[in-house]
Amino acid sequence: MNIGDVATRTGLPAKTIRYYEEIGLIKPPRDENGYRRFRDNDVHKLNFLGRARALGFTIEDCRTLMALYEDETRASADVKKVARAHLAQIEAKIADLNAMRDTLGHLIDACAGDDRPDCPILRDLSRNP
Amino acid sequence: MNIGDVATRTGLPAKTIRYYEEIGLIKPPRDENGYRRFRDNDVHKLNFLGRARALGFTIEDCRTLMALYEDETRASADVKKVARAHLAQIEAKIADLNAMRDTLGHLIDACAGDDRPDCPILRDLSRNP
DNA sequence: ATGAGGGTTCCAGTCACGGGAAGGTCAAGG
DNA sequence: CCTTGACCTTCCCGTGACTGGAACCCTCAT
Repeated sequence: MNIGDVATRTGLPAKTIRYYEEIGLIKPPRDENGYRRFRDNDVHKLNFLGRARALGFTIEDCRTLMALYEDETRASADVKKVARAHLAQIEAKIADLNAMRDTLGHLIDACAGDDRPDCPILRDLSRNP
Repeated sequence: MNIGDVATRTGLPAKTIRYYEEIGLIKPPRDENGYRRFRDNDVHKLNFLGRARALGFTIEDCRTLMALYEDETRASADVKKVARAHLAQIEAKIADLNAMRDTLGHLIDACAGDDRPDCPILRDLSRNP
């Protein structure tokens, strides 16, 4: 299978697939003409990666998770640990964003949004401390 | 005032202040020795920028907001529009993260987290479609 | 032979900085 | 007067995870 077919199948852009090869996440062999030849296993890995990335795991997490996936003797505790650390990051990010949303929401509500220059949003941004 | 004092006052790293000058957000004059000399107005602007960045506005948004702030004839509607667009981005991001958190949370709950290799997290990541 | 539609590499850019090197400036202390 | 140490300066590279584009090769159909 060539890269275009794999891109269609996995939903990943060809550029991304080449990038994943470049950083060593997959190692498809080459045909005589230099084209990458993807085996089922490569496609499987790419699906795995796409799914892990969609859950927000970093590339390095993906590397770790793939290694665990391929290690038949893994302990599920190791997987869970990676996932929990990532969940904590997500929750921290959500908390940050919630705080921003609340502040911004209040400011927007307080702003008349008309032709006049008076604006609580700018007042807040330029407040002293 | 030199950059170190400004950094202390605004809470922004000196590197960031130099960067903001480089991209034209502030234009502090220079002393004879080449040092940046910050006036109250520059410090004020930097506080504004720090606050806007803390609310997650992009640098380009900050540029727009500062321009509006300095335009006495602005319409608050223009400010509100920028803020609302940003709020929408934040909410979209929160929605994404909430979905990740939910999925990841379920998977983590389902994972025994012991010595055995069997792991619902990896099963989900490697599932077919 | 020519064109369309694959594939390949390499380089540059994204965003908002941060790290670190190499060197100029200034105030205080010996 | 000299040195020390804390400042300041510019310049360049690296970050994460790609994306866009140029320039070029391969294959097949017309």
